[in-house]
Amino acid sequence: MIALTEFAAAGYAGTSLHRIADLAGLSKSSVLYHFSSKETLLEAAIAPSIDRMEEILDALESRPLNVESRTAFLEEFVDFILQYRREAHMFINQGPSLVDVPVIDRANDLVRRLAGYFDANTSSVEEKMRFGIALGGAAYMLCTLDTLGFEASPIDVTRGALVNILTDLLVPVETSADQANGT
Amino acid sequence: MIALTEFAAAGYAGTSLHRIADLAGLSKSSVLYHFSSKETLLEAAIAPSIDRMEEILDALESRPLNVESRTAFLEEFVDFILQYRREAHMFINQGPSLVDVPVIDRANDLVRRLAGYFDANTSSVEEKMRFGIALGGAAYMLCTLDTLGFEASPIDVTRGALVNILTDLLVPVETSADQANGT
DNA sequence: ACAGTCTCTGACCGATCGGTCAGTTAGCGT
DNA sequence: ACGCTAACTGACCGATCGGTCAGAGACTGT
Repeated sequence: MIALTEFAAAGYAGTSLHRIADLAGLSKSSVLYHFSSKETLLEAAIAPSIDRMEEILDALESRPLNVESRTAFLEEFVDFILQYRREAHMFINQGPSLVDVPVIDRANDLVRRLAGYFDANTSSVEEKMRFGIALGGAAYMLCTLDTLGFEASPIDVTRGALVNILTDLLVPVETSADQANGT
Repeated sequence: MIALTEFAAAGYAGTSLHRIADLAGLSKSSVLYHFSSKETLLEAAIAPSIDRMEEILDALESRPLNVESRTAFLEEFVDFILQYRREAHMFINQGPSLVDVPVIDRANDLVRRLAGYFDANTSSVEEKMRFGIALGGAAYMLCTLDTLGFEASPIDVTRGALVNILTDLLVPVETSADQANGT
């Protein structure tokens, strides 16, 4: 969807229906014929990604708390961002400002649910922040890959690197610190 | 500045002068008396943070490439985000959409300069992405600390945790992998 | 040939946007 | 008491916003 790219790039408030119509090669009226309002357009654009995110969260919460579960979530999350990078970009940094839009409220609820899960299952402040940095950073990274200079890597290389980094951050593998801890 | 908080929360395009004036307890005309335009207001709000970021980048580029230098940059960066979290939030995820605003162009140049530095001084894709995730994630984390559930930690604890995490991500300490590499 | 439907459009609407301007108020030096 | 200036305001402006509406084409089944 063309509108989605603009919403993610220029912001929902900063994107006019006129501009969306121009980019689509249609008139504004025509856009409003297919989507009864700007809000409906937003909803159609990001609803699938929210559905998918909900699935991932459901799966996460229904799994036991172990390394395999965390790794599985992590890979699902990376694939999610790879597939829905613009949508993720949208409700990560426009979500808080678009309250009262039903579909955005759903997204915000999911973000809070994810944060709550990590809040409940971590003890130290640093551990909580690791989640924030990992998930927020991964999303930021992918959404701005095109904007920044370095890019043009095969998607599987990107995916592999992402999984590696997030695993380092979130999965208690046998790092030297953990080994010292005797974990 | 009151306007800054709104710009960061609701976006530049999504914040009207009327709303800023209301929050400030003034009339819109009065706001435009102090700042000749909305753009001037934005400039006044974020210019100091851009100046500071420029200092940090200058220092980074003038230092040799070693662990001490990288650690120093990292601490400066963390302190920067801690001090200018709303500003950082602004030009991190509104910067690309606000081109042709001079002060934002400066900020975008700095982001590109930072990305270019890491692009030039890293080899693997994963290494580049570590920078993106670390810096973007740290900025995201701090800017949304209030929005998410977990917070209310003393600032020095937050700072310490941030420095730890970014060090893990960016500074080539003696991890098991590096030891295996014989680095 | 006709009616129906789907897609699309320009003209138009009220609301709100950023910004201008004439004028009011309060404080200060003289 | 006076004039000067800084701070502030409401009324107003053109532009643009999201959204409505009557109608124009194109295509279908009959």
